[in-house]
Amino acid sequence: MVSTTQILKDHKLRVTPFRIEVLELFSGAQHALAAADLETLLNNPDRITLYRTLKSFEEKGIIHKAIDGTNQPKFALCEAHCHEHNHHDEHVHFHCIKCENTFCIESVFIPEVSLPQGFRIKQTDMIVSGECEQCVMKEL
Amino acid sequence: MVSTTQILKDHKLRVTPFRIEVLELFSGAQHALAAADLETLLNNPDRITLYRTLKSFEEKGIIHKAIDGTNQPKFALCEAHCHEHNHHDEHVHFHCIKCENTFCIESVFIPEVSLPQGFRIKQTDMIVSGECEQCVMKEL
DNA sequence: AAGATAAATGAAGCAAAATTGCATTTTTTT
DNA sequence: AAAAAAATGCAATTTTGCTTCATTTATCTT
Repeated sequence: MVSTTQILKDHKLRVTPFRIEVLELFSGAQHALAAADLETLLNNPDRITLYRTLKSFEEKGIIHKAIDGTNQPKFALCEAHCHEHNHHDEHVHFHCIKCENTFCIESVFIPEVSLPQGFRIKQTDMIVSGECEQCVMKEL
Repeated sequence: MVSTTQILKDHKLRVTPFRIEVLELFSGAQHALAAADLETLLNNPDRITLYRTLKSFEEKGIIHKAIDGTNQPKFALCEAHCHEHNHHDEHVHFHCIKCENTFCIESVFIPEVSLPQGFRIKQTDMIVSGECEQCVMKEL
């Protein structure tokens, strides 16, 4: 298992206590985290530092943004083979309308689509929303 | 051609000058509009009224939200057969990273995906991003 | 192991975006 | 034309995010 410290070094980021803390939260999370979630979990850290941390993690390929239709962008750990400015997170994201959580479905790839001529495609995102397993269970 | 007034009536909304104005902007738009776009186009209307108008239009099935990865949700006219709480906008949205505009690609349907067991799927969104035709042209 | 340097942090202040409650105005219905 | 219901506009507040700058910290070099 790769240590948090090693992950930071591998992505050419300085190892600071704050970054370690943030990264460990991501490692332990079962779902994608919004900036607001992290603020709570970290007990009201300096918000600007948090934003900057998220930004550099994203740029270096440690986390990726999971769009989910809410106005709050969520973040989750990248898969192993992401690098600086070269993400490979071509999986579907699931957004639960009950618990509001967003999950990476790494086993399901986003299908290709062909658009009318003229468009230059760079990236495709897919968000499936509905109810997650836990929430469906609770209803029964 | 259906008049703006008629569209409002059909969706059980009272006909007010403000709503007519907003709806006509949507009819004339070539791409999805963010709340901020509308504020400009309407020359700084009361922002709250605008938000409420968008909300009721969406609820009644006149417009739909086009997620595009920016934090600003965009809105566009629904296709003809949308009704209250019963949208049918299963098309792909395209977000141009140059001009920042978001387009409904009504000719391209979102492919179905199957998720691991346990999820209850309600809706699927697909956002393709890259450069739109106009922006690609400009570069040549 | 200590100092140099480059990067990260935290504080203060600001700007924009969104929400709430309430009083007023307008639309629709009778 | 009046009554009822809905929509609007204002004020105040909250949340979110950005910029600048001084200080602190991690890393690299010797």
